[in-house]
Amino acid sequence: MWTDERVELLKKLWNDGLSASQIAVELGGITRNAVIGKVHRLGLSGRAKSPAAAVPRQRKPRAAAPMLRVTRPAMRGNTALARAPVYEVEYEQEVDAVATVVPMGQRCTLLELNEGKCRWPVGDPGSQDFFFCGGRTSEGLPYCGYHARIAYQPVDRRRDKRLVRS
DNA sequence: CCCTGATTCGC
DNA sequence: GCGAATCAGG
Repeated sequence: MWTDERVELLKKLWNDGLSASQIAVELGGITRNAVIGKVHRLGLSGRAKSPAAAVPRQRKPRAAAPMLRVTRPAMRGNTALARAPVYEVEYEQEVDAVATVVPMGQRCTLLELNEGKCRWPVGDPGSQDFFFCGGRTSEGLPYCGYHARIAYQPVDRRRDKRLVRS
């Protein structure tokens, strides 16, 4: 049901340039069709130009994100086999471990989230333990050092899809 | 096939 | 008013 609060959040996220499906996940328990339908009824449609080109893609944060050091055993000869797979497995495991150590004072709810906070979700949506990281980098960017590298990347979108179907 | 927003129309 | 189904497009 569209409470005043949810409508306000919808307006904000839509104006922030999030897609209908992304907004559906943020609001929870709703499909992207519902979001689009509501957007039209509110007369909010037609923002900017073509969604793909007009919305400046999120720059991949790079500055402040140490951690995740991938070490590879020194090898001689042709090392092609030893490269990619090892990297990806270690990467995701490291990320999950790191997600569990968000400081209490940094955590925030969806409604407390704003442009200045890390949006990395922790835990299962709907559960008591679900929250957002809420951190930021030392430069004041809306990512924390832990989640900076992985936010808004493909692995993140797969999580979104799982949420939509459940 | 993945995704996007737009539109229609039964509820 | 709501949103699933469907459409057109990238």
